[in-house]
Formats: sequence, C-alpha cells, structure tokens
Amino acid sequence: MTNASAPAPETAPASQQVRVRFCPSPTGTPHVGLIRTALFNWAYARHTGGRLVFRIEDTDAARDSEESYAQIVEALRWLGLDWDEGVDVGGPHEPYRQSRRRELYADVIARLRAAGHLYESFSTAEEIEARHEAAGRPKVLGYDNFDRDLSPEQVEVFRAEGREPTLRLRVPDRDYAFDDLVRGRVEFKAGSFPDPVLVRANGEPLYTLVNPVDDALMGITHVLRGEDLLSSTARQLALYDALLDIGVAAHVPVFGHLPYVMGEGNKKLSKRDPESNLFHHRDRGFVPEGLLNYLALLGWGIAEDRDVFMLSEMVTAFDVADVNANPARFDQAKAEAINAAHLRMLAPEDFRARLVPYLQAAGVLPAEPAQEQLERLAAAAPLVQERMTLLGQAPGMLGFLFAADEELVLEEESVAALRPEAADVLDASVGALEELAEWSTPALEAALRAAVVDGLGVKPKFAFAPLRTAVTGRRVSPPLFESMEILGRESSLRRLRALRARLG
RNA sequence: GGCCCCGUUGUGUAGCGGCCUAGCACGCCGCCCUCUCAAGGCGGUAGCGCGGGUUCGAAUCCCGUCGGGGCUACCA
Repeated sequence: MTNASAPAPETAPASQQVRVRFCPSPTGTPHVGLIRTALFNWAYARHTGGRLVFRIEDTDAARDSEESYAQIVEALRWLGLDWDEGVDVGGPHEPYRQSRRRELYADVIARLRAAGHLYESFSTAEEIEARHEAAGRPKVLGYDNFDRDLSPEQVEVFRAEGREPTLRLRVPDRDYAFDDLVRGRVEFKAGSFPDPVLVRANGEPLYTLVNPVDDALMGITHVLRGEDLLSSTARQLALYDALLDIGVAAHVPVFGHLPYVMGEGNKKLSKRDPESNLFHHRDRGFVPEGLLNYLALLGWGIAEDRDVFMLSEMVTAFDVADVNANPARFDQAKAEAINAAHLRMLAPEDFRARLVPYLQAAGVLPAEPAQEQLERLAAAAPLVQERMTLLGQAPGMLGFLFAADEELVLEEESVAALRPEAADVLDASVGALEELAEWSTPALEAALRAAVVDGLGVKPKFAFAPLRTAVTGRRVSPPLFESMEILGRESSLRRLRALRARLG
C-alpha cells in the first residue's frame, strides 16, 4: 500500500488509473515520429481507460515558436487524437505550458537545494575539457563532477570572478535499472553518466529538470516516449530519487521507449525530409484514418494476418508491451496502400466530401461550388473511390468533368499513343452517338460497341482509347461510359469532334 | 572513447525450443477478369547478420563477434 510512512514505491501501483502524457517541444513542424508517439500514448490511455495529458515543453525560448505550437495542436485535432487534460482543455494541473510554470519550478529547485541534491557548478566546457586533457583522459568524456564538493572559499573565488553557476544534480553512486515496457530490463552501472545540469546559470530550468518534475506533479504513471530518450532515463531515475526524497514525486513512472521512425538509409527520419512532415502527407491526400493506421504499423501490429484497421479496433487491441523494439522505416508505398484501403472503406458521401478541398486547392472547383457541380461530383466520386490511393489524385481523375470543353487539356502522351485507326473510331462513334436516343451508360456502351467493335472490327482493348482521350484528356480515367453519361451528350460529342479535327 | 538500444525476404512484421521444408501485408513479377487505371481472384520472387555452444531438436536459450543506431549540451 502507498502511504506516507511506507517506503516510496519504486513504480506506480498497478491498481492506479493510467496517466500518460504527450509533451512535445514546439520546434518546427509536426514530425510523423512525434505523431506516432502521440498515437501510442493516446491509444494506451483509451485502451486502459486512463487519461492523456497534453503538455507543452517550451523551456527553450530560443528554439520554441508559437507557430509550431499551433501546428501541433492542429495536427492532433485533424487526426482526432483528443486529450483529457492539457493545453486548450485545461485540467487540475494547470498551466500545461512549461513556460508558464516558472514559480513551480523555482519552488522545487529551492527544496532540492535545501535537501542537498543540487550543487553549484562553475566549470565551463573548456575547463572540463582541459582537465581531461591534463589527466590524459579522452576529452570527449563529458563533465567530471569537479564542482561537487567545492569549499566555501573556492565558491567565493568563482563568485568574485563574476561567474554564475549552473545547478547540477548530485547523482547517487549507485546502479540504476528499470523495466522498459518495450525492451525489458535496462541497466546502467554506477558512474556511467555525469551529474547533469538541471538549471541554467541564468536561473532558467532545463528539460532535464522540468520533464520529470512535471511528470511527478501531474501524476504520470507511464512514460511512453521516443528511443532517443532511453539513455537519459538513468539520470531521470537519479532525479526521481531526489524528488521522492523531498516529496514532490509519489512514485517513479513506468517507462516504455518507442522505436525510431527511420527514413532512407539507416538514419532517423530527418526533420528536413519532407516525408517527416505530417502536413506534407495531409496535403498529398492522406486521410487521418489511413495515416494513423500506417503509423501504428511502425512498431505495432493488430494481428498476424491483417494490417488495415479502424482506430476503435486499435484502442481495443493496443498494449505498449506488444510494441516492437526495432526501428521501423517509413515506407511511402505501404503508407499509400493502407490509405487507399481506408479511402475505399469510406461511405460514398463521406468520401465525396473529403474530395472537395483537394479539388478546390487545385482550382478544379471554386470556393463556393455550384449545386450543379456538387451533383456532378456526387455522380462521379463513386467511380474513382477505388481507383485512388491519395485524395490529391482527385483533380487529375475528375478535372475533365469540371473543365469547359474548349479548355480541356489533352495529355500529349495520351494523344501520341493513339493508333492509326483513331480517326475512324471517332467518326464512327460520333455517328453512332448523334442519333442515340437515350444518353445512359448501358445505351452508350451498346451503341459504341456496335459501332466500333462490331462495325470497324477494332478489338475492345483498343476501341475506346481514342474516346477516352477525347473525353477525359488522359490515358487513365474513370470508366468511359459512365464518364460520358455524367459529362452529357453535348460536351461529349463536342470533345469527340475536337479530337477528330485535331487528328486531321 | 564511454554508456545504452537494435539485428527474420526490398519494406513493416508473425514467430516466444519441435505445429517453420519460416506465416501475413506492402512492393515486385506473371496469369485471370477487363473500355484505361484500379479493385478483385490465382500463382511466383526473396529472409532468420556471422561463429560457437546448450539440446534428441534453435529463428527461438547462452556466449562471443560483426553491423546499424542513439546518447554523451547551460537542446529536447
């Protein structure tokens, strides 16, 4: 049991409600790796019936930006990853932006100092290096704990020189180990890392301090974060010792380090790489369902024989313990295949509605589409739903339906690929369609087959290519007869004649 | 240099001592269907980093080795 007189528990009691957090630093554009971390935290909270805390770690004024903060919030909202406490929604541990929690940290720092867990460090990086060199040690060793036990006189001297000290944690001389949810037991030998700086010389607290402090203050039970923070867990454990000691922390959270999301080669997907940018994928036409599904696959799987699933299914099945420790490469092709599967699963009207912004962005549809345009879209959308992997392909597939006949651009390669009999095919087609009584898909198909396939003896495979090119301007398009029905008699005939004329 | 993590087909994974002559998905190749492209159906390609052990038996356990990655900031 947990109570004040009992020894502090090593980890959160199993009976306690899960409290996880997503705590990005607002630097730059949302990275897919960051989003994957958010997703896993979210899924774990939802799976366990716990709470997700959304906190902003903006302790580096030089790098943080309000724009980045807004983008991260926008990203989560777009994806539908909601949070129970944090920025925007509030909660019992406000504020949730570390830049607004200075007084809290000042208090913790004071108590940490009073208890002897922090000490003033005056060493500069050059001095530390010089000492290593003088002692014949590799100079890349890092801090040497030189200032740990300075005498009051030495401190006076440094002060007199006008030096302002950083505050370092006095790391206990003991081994540290923890059971990582993803990797199993991880151990660090005593002395394998130096005393870390927790507070800048100017008094500003660093991530090294505030991250564990806020996790403790906010009662976080499970820390699920990127593998890049695995190494620093040791020093955080040391800090927890101190926080437990002064009563700021009630327990040490359980850790789970998620594998990297890799890019080309063997490197972490870089922020410079466009593929790392969440909004790049949105712009290309990923839907939240598809992108989230794919991101989940980077280190986790729902079943042995299936990898397309809904978020709700993920919530039911997700457990961090099942996350794979291997770094995973972001595979654009697979991501698109998963997205395509989700596009096909959308209800027709939903799919259609999601197409609109992409058609508008490409100038195919105006900001305020006319009723007639929306009806045309409603008729055509089902024809392309299973032919697309990204919503961004919509303008190319459907543009011909919204273009004026005289403005339709015929792809060069499409025209160039036409066979010699194209002119005859067009003549016969126009002849057959001019007297067609009913302008419907079945009637169009029957009439054209009769005129071209039977009449001219052209194989079906080649019979309709000239018509497709004339009507849509492309070699790849929605089904031809349906397209012509939607386009209408006048436009269709005008386009057929236009290409016929062009062929001379 | 030190510390830590990772190592199954091209990619993501399943596998937790015999069910594995290694399954699934994406990709790729071929065939079927077919007005294009998709979708769908069928088939194919390719993998346990290496070396030692342990065991009747190892992708699975142990040791070593090699390879990759990360951390080693008054960044997070």
